[in-house]
Amino acid sequence: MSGDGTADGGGHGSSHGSGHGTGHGRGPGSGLSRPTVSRLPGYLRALAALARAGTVRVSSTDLARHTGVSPAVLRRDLSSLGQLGRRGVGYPVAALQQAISRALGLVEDQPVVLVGAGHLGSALAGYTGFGERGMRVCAVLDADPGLAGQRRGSVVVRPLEELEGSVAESEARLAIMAVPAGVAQSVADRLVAAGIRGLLNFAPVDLVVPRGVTVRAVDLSTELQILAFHQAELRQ
Amino acid sequence: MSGDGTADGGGHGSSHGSGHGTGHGRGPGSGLSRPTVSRLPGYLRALAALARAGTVRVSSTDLARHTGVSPAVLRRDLSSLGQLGRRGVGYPVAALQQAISRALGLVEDQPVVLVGAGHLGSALAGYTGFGERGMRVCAVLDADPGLAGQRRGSVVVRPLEELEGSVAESEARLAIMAVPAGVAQSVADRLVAAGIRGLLNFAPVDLVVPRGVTVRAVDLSTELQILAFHQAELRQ
DNA sequence: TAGATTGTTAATCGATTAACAATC
DNA sequence: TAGATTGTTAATCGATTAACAATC
Repeated sequence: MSGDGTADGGGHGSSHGSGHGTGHGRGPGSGLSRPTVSRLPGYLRALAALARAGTVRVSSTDLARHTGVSPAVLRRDLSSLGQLGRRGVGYPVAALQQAISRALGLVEDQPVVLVGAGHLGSALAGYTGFGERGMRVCAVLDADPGLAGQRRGSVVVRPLEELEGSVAESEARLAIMAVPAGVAQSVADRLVAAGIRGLLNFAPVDLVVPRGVTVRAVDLSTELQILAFHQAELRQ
Repeated sequence: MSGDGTADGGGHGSSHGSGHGTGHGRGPGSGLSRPTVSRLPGYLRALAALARAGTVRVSSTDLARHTGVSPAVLRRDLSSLGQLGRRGVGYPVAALQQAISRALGLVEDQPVVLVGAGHLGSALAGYTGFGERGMRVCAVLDADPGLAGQRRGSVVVRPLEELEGSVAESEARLAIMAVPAGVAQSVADRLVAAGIRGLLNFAPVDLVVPRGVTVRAVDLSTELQILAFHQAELRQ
């Protein structure tokens, strides 16, 4: 699920969402609207599949089909990144991948700290999709001392006390929280104090963070409830 | 992440999103807008916390603070469910919980089929949040015969061949997919053919489903990429 | 009564859509 | 040239916001 919620503008303290874009407005720096930003990763995913298949050029109609948006939305999104296509021809796949990656600020080997080594944390630590997109889980922390020393993915679980040290030495700016709801806020506070600027939160809690810190929330129950709504609606 | 994407109206075949609301429009049945539906679960969560704390009445300003939306949005959302508050007084917590649950079509003990018993599937099977919200994982299936018979949460893993039978006997209409990208579409096809009408997809693939079936996508890489964008934007 | 708070209206804002001129 | 496809404009649509009358 995608949530969203940026503790940037208006003044409401906490962040909330499920990957969907709540609210309007543009980020301060770039000229990309929030909906556009939320769609770019999907384009990147479809482009990677095309590149693997050896496709070098793609039209907005084709790419739109692969990403579930309309061709008009796709062209508008891409044109906001610059003049990437050629009329009558289409878009070059490789150049498009590069342009989107640059627009998203994806840098090679971005370190990410993961807090929580339970089932969910373990799943996240072993998720290969991060590596393919330039992200690397550089540390896994857990409050349970019994887990310290165990492997998760390619890293070894460390005790929670080493949170600040892990953030400092890796210079990570992004963190993933797969911890129980009860400790989520305090973990978030520590992460932010240590220098983290983006949080992906799986705990069913609305985190309160200072301005300048972005929270995206993934709440599994919320997702299922929205799904249940659509399903119930169809029954009527 | 909340994704969204309903294969209802417009015509673009696949669904895409991450819990965020892409697109506009209202569901066919109720008079609830998509953004409203996506916010209701958050209200329910905040209300549950208030109820646990013994609060019986809450104002839109207070509840808004707990959910990260503006009071105006909250009042508008709630008024679309009916006249639930009293001017000068506020909203009764218990009645609000009931009204939102009813609006979301939450019924007691809604069965959900889970496909995939890896780390992520195990985390989902053990997630207690579902039970608290009237959902129950009634079956866990996995293609790996070695996992059959093992416990996940309170149910026993069954071989993938029993997918159709599991859906039929449980009469489930919702399913969660925690399977590899390569098999996601074929699993989705089988689930839909068996009668599933709502899919929560964790595989990084845009599923193509018939109209009348809702897909919500949770793509962890997408979430992190959006987070990276916000973080990079702040650096400029 | 006076203060508080909802429900709703009107205004603003932003995103999507459709259409098409520009251009390969 | 003729066909195809982008980039962009104008129109439509829907959501948010602010303000306030109704009402407890």
